[in-house]
Amino acid sequence: MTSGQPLPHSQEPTLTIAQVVERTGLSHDTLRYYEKAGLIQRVGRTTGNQRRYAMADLAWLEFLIRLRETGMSIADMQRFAQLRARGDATVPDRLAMLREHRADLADRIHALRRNAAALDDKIGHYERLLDQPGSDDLT
Amino acid sequence: MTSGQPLPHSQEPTLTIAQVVERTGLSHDTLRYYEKAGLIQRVGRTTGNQRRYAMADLAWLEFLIRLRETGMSIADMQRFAQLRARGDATVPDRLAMLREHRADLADRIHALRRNAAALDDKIGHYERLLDQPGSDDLT
DNA sequence: GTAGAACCTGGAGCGCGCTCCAGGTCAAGC
DNA sequence: GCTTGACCTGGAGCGCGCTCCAGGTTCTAC
Repeated sequence: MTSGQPLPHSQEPTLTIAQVVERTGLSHDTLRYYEKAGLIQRVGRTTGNQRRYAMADLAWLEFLIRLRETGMSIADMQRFAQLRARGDATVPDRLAMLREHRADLADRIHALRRNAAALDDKIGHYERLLDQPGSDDLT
Repeated sequence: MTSGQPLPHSQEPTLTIAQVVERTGLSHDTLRYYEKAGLIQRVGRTTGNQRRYAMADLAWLEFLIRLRETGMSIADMQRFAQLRARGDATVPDRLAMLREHRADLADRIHALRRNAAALDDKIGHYERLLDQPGSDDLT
């Protein structure tokens, strides 16, 4: 993590699409869709035009998965990926996006916890109904 | 809340669809869709066939909204609504559904919190990049 | 009585995030 | 060399949860 210069044409190991499917849980189609959508920059190819993913591609995919799992839309991921492709100058914008997303996420987690508490109440209500039946509940 | 016998033809106040829209945040179309889908039993009508929602309908809608906000699918809500329509005998089944949903919810909340922590790490990474620039990051 | 807003119905359409398909090319083992 | 499976592309299709539309009826205010 000191130089940061990406090694050009390094002999770093690469992965076939099947291996990336296995490691990420994304499907072949989703991987191709993400590439077509610009979420991931065009991935390296063999002379026969088959994809070979670098470890950096894998790391980026895993980050995308995290964004998706926390509810970021494809459109926003596209925006983030475009910023990233433009290089270091966009770090402040990317940071701002992540902070906003993080704040949204905090809100959603809080809402879920409130709803979870209300569900617990409802469950308690049903449990009481089972203990003392015959009250003909319609709730 | 002692008898539980639903009052037939009571003079309980009712709400127009516009009032329910206002109170629930659901749209006219969503309310009609939920009724058509069987999520809510056919709601009372005026002689002119316009809907009049009872307060119990409102309470049930609010519960449905909670289920939806916690990620329950329409199909599962349909199952729950059908159980409810079959009366007290299905209380154990409804309780089981709610408990399962609650457990799923707990899992999802935990996953979100883990992802939130990872996002915080990423944000910290970007903040450090901004403090000591020039490292040509592509992450 | 009349205007205009609110409401009704069945059914088509939409945005999202994939998923599937057809028809072909490429690569690895025998 | 041949087979077989993995991979390629562009584009159509799908499931979900609504949302919109057309064309008609009802309600409310004046």
